[in-house]
This record gives sequence, C-alpha cells and structure tokens, in this order.
Amino acid sequence: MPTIYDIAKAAQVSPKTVSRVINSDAPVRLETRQQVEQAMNELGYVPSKAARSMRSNRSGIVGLITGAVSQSSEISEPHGLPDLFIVQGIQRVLADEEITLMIADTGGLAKRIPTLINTFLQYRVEGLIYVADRHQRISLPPLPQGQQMILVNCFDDQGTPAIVPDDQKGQHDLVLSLIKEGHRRIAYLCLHECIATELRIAGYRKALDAAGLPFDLGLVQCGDFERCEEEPQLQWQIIQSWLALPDPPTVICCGNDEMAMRIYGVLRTQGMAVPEAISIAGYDNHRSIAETLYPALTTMELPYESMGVAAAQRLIQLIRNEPNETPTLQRIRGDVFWRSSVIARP
Amino acid sequence: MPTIYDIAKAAQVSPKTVSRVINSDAPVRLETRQQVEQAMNELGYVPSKAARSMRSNRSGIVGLITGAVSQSSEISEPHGLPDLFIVQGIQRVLADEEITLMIADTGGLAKRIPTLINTFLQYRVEGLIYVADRHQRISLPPLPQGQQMILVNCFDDQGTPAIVPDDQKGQHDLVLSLIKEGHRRIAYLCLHECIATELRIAGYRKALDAAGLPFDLGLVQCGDFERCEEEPQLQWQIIQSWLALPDPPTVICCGNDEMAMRIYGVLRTQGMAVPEAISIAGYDNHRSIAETLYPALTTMELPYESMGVAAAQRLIQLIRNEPNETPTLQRIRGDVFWRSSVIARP
DNA sequence: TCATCTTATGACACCGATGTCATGACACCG
DNA sequence: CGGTGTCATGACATCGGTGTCATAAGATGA
Repeated sequence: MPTIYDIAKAAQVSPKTVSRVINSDAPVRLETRQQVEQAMNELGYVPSKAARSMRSNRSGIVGLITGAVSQSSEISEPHGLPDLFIVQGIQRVLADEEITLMIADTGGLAKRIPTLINTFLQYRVEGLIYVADRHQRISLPPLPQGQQMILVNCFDDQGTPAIVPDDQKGQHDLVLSLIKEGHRRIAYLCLHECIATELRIAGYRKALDAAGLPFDLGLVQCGDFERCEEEPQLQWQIIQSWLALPDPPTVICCGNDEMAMRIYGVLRTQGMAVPEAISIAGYDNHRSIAETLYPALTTMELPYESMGVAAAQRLIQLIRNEPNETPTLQRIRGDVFWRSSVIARP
Repeated sequence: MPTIYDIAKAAQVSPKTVSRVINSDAPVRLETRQQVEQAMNELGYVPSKAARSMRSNRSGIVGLITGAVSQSSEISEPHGLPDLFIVQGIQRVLADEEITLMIADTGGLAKRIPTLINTFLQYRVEGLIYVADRHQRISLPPLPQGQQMILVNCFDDQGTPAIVPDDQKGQHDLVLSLIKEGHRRIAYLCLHECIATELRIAGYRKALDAAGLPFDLGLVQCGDFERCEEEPQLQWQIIQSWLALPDPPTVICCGNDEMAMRIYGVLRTQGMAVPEAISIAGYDNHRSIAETLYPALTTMELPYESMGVAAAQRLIQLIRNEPNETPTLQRIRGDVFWRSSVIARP
C-alpha cells in the first residue's frame, strides 16, 4: 500500500505538500496539485487512519456494544432481534458525520463487557454506545475520565445519558385509540413483570382514567408463560374467564406482537374470528409479524430506529462538546399502527 | 490517556522495557516488571492500537459490509433481518481470534459500497466480508492487490471465495422427510423467481425422483404476491385448485416461514385446521415465527449462523495464508426442524 | 529601490508503539 | 584470570501521517 512518501517521490514534491493536497488546508499551485493527484490515482493511494488518528488524537470511531445483559441472569434467549433497528438508526446518523461504527457483541455474557470496552478504548473510540435488548436497568463498569457513553434501551444509576422507549405513553396512546374506536372494555394480556410491563400498565390505566372508564384489575393478566407446552391452554383459560364476564372485553391488548400472533392461533383453534368476534392489538410493530399476520395486526410501535437516531445525535453532541439541555433519561415515542385486527365498536 | 512514556517515567525504566512487559517478548526482571505493572494500573494504561498497527502493519480489524444489494434494483425492503445471525456467527469466530469487526451498512444503496470499502481500506483491514440479504449473484468493484475478501449469501463471476446456503439440498431434505412421514402429494408454494427458488425447486424435484414419486408441475406454484391487498384471496385460489384435484396434496411447502404464517391465516379463515386438514412446512427456520406460530412450524433451517462461522474461518485462513482446498463456492447445509405443523400420513 | 507581505513549498519534529542493535553486569568455563 | 555466553536494559530509528517553522519567489507599497 503506497504512502504519502511514495506519492511525494512520484510527484516530485515533499510529503507535506501531498498532505496539503489531501486535506486542502493550505494553498497549493494548480499544476503541483494535479501532479500529486495524478500520482495518487496511479498508485492507488489510500490514507492511513492509524497514522492520522495518532497525530490528531481523533480516531473517528464510535464503539457499540450489544447483547442480552441484565443484572440478574445470563440467559441468552432467542430474541427477535429487532433491536438491530437501533443499530441501523445509529449507523445512519454516524455515517453522515463520517464516523465509523465498530460493533461488538457480548453474546449474552455480561462478563465480556469490560473486555469489549477495553478493546474499544485501544482504538481510542470517541464515544461508546451500549444497546440493551430490552428496556432495563443496568450497571456498567466505570470508564476512564472523559470517555463519553450513551445507553440505549436501558439506563443506570450513575446518570449516564440514556435513550429509552416511552412505554407508558405508548400503551396509553394505543389504548386511547382503541377507546376512540368505541371500545369500552379493554383487556390487557401483559408480559411477565419487567420495567416495560410496569410502565405500560400505568399507561393503560392512565388512558382509561382520561376517558373516564373504570380500571378493572381482572382485565389485566399476565399472558406470558414462556412458550411452555401448556401456554395455549393457559392463555385460553384467561380469555375464557374474560368472555364469561357479564361485560366481556371487546379487544385484547397483547404484551407484544409475538404474543398476539400466538393468541391468533389460540382464538382460531377455538373458533373465534379476529377481529369479528374479538379485536386484537399488539405491541412493538415487529413488522415481519404485524404486517404478515392475517388479518394484519394493529400495534404500537417500539421506536427502535428513532431511538438509535436519538442516541447517535446525542453522542455526537457530547463528543463535539455542544451544549444540550436534554434530560439524562430521554424517552422516545412511537406511533400507533392501525391495521385490520381491530374493528370499531358503535 | 497515558502512554508507555508516562508509564516508563513513573516506573523509572525505559519505554522499551514497558513494551517488553506488555508483550512479554523478552525477559524482564521480576522486580522491574512489578514496578511497571503497578504504574500501568495506577495510571490506567490502555495501549494504542493505532500506534501498534502502524508499526506492525497489522490492524487486527476485519470489515463487514451488509445491505440489500442486487444488480437490478435499489429497493430496500423491510426484510426480517435474520441475516444478523450471519454477522453473529462471524463475530463469534473473529472474537476468539482477537480480531475486531467493523460493520458498515449500505442502507440498501449499492452505490455506497465503494465508499464503504474505501473507509475500511483506510483502517487497513486485514480482510473484508460482504454479506448479502438474500442468495444472489453480485458484482463488486475491484480491490487492491492482496486485499482478501469473502462473499456471504452471494457469489460473483470473479472467483471470489463465497459462502452460500445449500438451497437445493435444503428443499431436498425437507421434502424427503415429508415423504418419510408418508406424504405422497406434496405441493410447493414457492417464492418469486430467484436463485434460491430455482435451486429449491430442483431439490424438491430430486427428492421426488429419489422416492420414485412423479413430479406434478401443477403442484408447484408461485405464492408470492408481494403482500398486495389481494394476496390472501390469490393464495386461497391456488390452494383451492389443489384441493379440487382428484388426488389433492396432503402438505404444502411454503417458500419461507413468513409465507407459511400467512397461509395459516388463509387456511383458518377458510375453516381448515393445520395440521389436521392439511400439513404446512416453511423454510428459513425464522425462529420468532416458526416457534411462535400455533401450531409450531416444521421448516428447513437457513443456516445463517453456520454460514457466518464458515465465512470467518475461511477469511482467517486466507489472512494467515494457510493452505485450503475448499472450493470457491462453499455450500452450507441446514437441518430440518420438525414441529407440529406436519402430521404423519399412513 | 528596498522593505514588507503573500504564496508555495520544504525541513523537521512528533504522535505511541516496536524492531534492531548496543551495552553493562554477571555467570560459567577452561 | 581472560574469553564467551546469557540476562536485563536502554538508545535510536521507524511506521505514515500532520503541526510548526523556515524559506525562496514573486507581488505590493512607500
């Protein structure tokens, strides 16, 4: 691979002049410039980032760490991996700023994180991004003084800037649009207990309150049985108990689109048509499910791409030392995606 | 960020001795080593890859380019993105070899590829990996002499080493296991015309041949209507025409798991139970669909992770200049995942 | 016409690591 | 006791760029 010295020799100028042509940071005579450019083309010159960043102390690299990390377990569950959209959002913003993204995966093992961070530090990354696979509280090892970091889909107690989905507002908006379509009895088949579930139940309740509808504790049940053998039966039992009520629900909100997909199966096995017999709503807008299901699924977007964009923009602000008045915890809102699994009620 | 000079000063030795402690490539007196190590801990020393790679000419980086690139179109379709598994497989192998992966995304725009490659060359990557989002023929710009590259999920005409799924063997194995379970009339609702479809139809036919079953052209139909409004009706028309045959199929192979999911919906709308009335098989083993559908979907694995592993291993061989007798085009096989959407026929 | 300024260029040091070679202190051997 | 070998360490150059300063040529102005 040729260097500026090779180019300098070929163009019969000094290396510094070649540098000036490359960076156009000082005037160069047209004729000289052309000689240099010709030499660069002929020799196929590619500048060395290593040499450059050594001199300038700016690597142009941002490091990203992903993986299923929680304080509690080390289970790497086969996740749907739509959190890749977060990465895509980040990537897009960084690419525009000519920043290169280095990605490392924990493979679900939290203990690998310090090693990964260390590798990134060796490359003198200008910033770090940690992406969790679900909304959670985390705790990462301390970083060297001055090293910028952003958390995505998670947050910590040390005041690290964090980007999370606005789960409360999300469920709130979804339920509110159901109410607007005439639904009065709204069941919620939620996920296991976690931060997202907690927030979403709060949002669900708030929406009912806002519409002056009563909150019926019986209409909120955990429908997440971790895909065990008996899950369909257990889910059907819950639904049956709801249907047996004097005032049964007209729509079921599911904890996520995957659960909604399974509920489609359960209902149809029992001869209940969606949405004619009962409406179904999901959460996540996991497009390969929501758009593909038949009928297509009404759902609330988990704004992964927007979160990625927000994270990258915030990190760039930090790197450039620009002033920002964003709160530490930045909540990103999604949209309701209205499809045919919910029908209006008079 | 401290350098070896800072460490050297603190430990009262020469920078070279610090280097020796770090690399343990020459004997250092125990006492001296401890002084140096203490200084490194106290100052929080992190070696600079940039400086290192400049001296050694080895960056320890491999660049990966992904994105929907084809010769024809520039449409970035909302793909299920399970090709992330390819990246994970690659990542895992490279991490073990202490190679860092840099990932760039074309965002579906082929014209960005030269720029991305150039960026990687600036970092002096030791190898490049190009991952396509579906099995296809591609054509990439030429690389500098000696720059190693591997294609994944695609291949070219220049003899670049490539890793692709063995689509023919895959469909062949799937159909063969259906036959083993007693199915004699096997319908195939395939995807639009593409390399994978071509190969899979060949595999389907070969399996029938091997079992001495006749190939009925009428049982192979394209069921891919690009999610248009009328798709369910069109698909049902095809299925209806099959059911009207004097000897109707007992199982339908779908072009992928997404299509299988939609067929579940269509069949149930028409009051047909899966698998009692008719069995369904998919392709891809897109787990968030196959395992979540009810009943769970029998399908052929698209061995993305294995492909990633194979690609990384092959690249490392190339980088290390190890001899290898692998053919240019390396086909990776997957397994049949037998679930409850197919029942045995007597 | 000479001082001053601008333009175009080069010489040289430096970023942070490592390879090469030199050197001083011992140990060992004949 | 002198020659040889090993061990532990340091001086110095080098990788490929860029920042700083110097300098020569030509333009401008008093």
